[in-house]
Amino acid sequence: MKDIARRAGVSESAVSFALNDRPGVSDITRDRVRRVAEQLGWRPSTAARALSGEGAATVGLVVARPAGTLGVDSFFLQLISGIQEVLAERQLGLLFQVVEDVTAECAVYRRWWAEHRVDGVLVVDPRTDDPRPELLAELGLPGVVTGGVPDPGRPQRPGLSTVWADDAGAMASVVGHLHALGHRRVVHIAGLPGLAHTERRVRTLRAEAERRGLTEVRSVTTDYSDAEGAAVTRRVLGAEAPPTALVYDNDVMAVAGVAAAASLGFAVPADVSVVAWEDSALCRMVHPWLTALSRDTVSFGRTAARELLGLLDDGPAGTVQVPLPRLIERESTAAARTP
Amino acid sequence: MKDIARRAGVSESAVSFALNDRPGVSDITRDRVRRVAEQLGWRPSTAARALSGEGAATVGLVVARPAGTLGVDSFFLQLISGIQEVLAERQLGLLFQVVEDVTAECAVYRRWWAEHRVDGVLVVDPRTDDPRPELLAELGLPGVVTGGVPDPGRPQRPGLSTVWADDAGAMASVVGHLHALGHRRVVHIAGLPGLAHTERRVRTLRAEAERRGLTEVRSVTTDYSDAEGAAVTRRVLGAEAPPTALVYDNDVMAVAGVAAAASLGFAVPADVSVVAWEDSALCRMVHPWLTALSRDTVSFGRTAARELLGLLDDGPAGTVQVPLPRLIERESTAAARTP
DNA sequence: GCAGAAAGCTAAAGCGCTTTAGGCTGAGCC
DNA sequence: GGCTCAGCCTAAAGCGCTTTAGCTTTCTGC
Repeated sequence: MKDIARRAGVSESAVSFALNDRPGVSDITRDRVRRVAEQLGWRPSTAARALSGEGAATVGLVVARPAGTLGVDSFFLQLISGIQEVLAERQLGLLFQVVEDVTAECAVYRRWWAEHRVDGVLVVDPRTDDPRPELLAELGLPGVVTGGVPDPGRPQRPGLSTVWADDAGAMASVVGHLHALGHRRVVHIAGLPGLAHTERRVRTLRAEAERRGLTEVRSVTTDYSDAEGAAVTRRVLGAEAPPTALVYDNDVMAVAGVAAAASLGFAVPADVSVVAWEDSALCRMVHPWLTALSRDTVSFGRTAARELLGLLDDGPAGTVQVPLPRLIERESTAAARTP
Repeated sequence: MKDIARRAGVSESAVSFALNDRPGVSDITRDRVRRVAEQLGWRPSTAARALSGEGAATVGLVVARPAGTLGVDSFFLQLISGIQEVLAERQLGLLFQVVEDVTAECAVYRRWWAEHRVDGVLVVDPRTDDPRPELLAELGLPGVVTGGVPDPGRPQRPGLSTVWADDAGAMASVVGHLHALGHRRVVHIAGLPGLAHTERRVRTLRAEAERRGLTEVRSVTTDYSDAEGAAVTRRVLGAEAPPTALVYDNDVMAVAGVAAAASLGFAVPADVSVVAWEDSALCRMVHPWLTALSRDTVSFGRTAARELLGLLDDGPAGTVQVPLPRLIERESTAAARTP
């Protein structure tokens, strides 16, 4: 900047004003400064900017999942793609970290904030009894919780937005679909038990079942892995009165489940119907093609990022809902076999 | 730091010396300062550190893949997991960005370096005629190219290390396996044409085929997607004298290929053998289980990160090779049907 | 014609840290 | 005793930017 100032024949402050579109310099000077800056290939040093109170121009994302569980579904990379798209518009960086558990995640937030590394964070995989919103509030670190369930009991925290999908509505549509096909015995192979949306799906399933008078409907939680998906499938299909429909909380388990079912002699959908929560290429790679709940994860990421940007601009914290996932009916669901 | 200095009754410089393990303070003072710092929950501001010439304590990773192609395989998240593990030891951050193409990637490197945002970068997906090593050298930005092929013709660039896997050796082992099973007509469904390892696999395949006198062996490039994998599979199996073995450059295409083959009435492995390059849960989710080349991607990431750390410590640039992928023989390869 | 406002600019401080030059003290040596 | 020298410490500059206060010049309105 000193160079620019010298070459343009003005003071450093004038350069700063000119390049940041702040009043205090004439248009002529502004143009001149801009040209010189361009010519010199100048770029502001984020460090210096951050130091003089401008923020770090970076948002953080930390993912807490046990090591093995990460790579299996395409959810995160899709989400990140969406986030990036929005951040790129403002040349904001994304600081990314993978940790083992929520405790470590909290430590990372603390550190990042203390080190002035980020201006805000995106919180994923909200949990029941989640310590993170509390922590962010305490620190004063702006954040967007994505995928959570807004709690009408709790007042909106300032600086903490929520982006959520209506898992309850989606589950209702799945149950509706299966019920209409005549299924009465349904098992829901859910994801990690601590996650808020797992909880919500489980609760909704139970409520919907009761509403319809279905007594043989239940959920089993897993770690989202293909291994557990297959294991649980074998277990429930091996029982006395096996379910006629299975709802899996992700695509990977659904695919593994279909294979497991086949190995026990259960044909899909003739003997058992299968629904995958989360659509992906996988669902069209197996036979039969899987009926799946499809949502636009990339745009989910975009929405979350946009919400965070709003917060960083001192906008109000809010709660935004993304579109209800659509149930794509393919070949893996059919009328229940009449006993 | 000012607070610490005051409370410990020393100057700010003494605090700096004490906390950075630099000589110039007595052990007693050092301890006292440390205790005060701890008590105050002090953390150095990365911005200030960076500004006074210490580097940004951050490394960059940019992935250039067309939007859709990203989420399909688990490669990147695994790689990132490994990278993180090593970076975490030193509390280095990972700045992550997804872009459309290599041109955009280069722009990001330029910007990051100009803005002093990163101390070094990890370059993935090396290409034939790759502009990136040149750019890094020009900028003086330390980097590690992962997955490349070391070019003995070119001298080692200072500040640019290479971590590579022996794709040629792996391809040789695949061809050996198939040849031993009596396969004479093989099609290799490769990945993106511009990538260095694609090129290398294609060339090695041809060389190995020639060496063994196989004339009906060839490669077809794709975009790694399940869709193209299936399409190519249908095309080659529909030809006059269809191949008896297919080698896929990733797991996703292999799985899609098996499904496509089945839909044409080809049984695996009775009519056609299948090998997947890259093992994953997917390969054990389909029937038959896929014979696959397995490598430890997480440790690949670790190695790359470690190499970059070495570079940041002013260590010498080097070329390190990771272990040869192992061929895991499962159910999808068998003796070629004798015509 | 003159007070006062507005515009355009500069000087200087400050962000939180590192680092260099230098000051003071006491020990060791002739 | 006076010398040096090491050890411990401080003062101050500097990293690259923003921002506030203040200064000069020109414009405006009566």
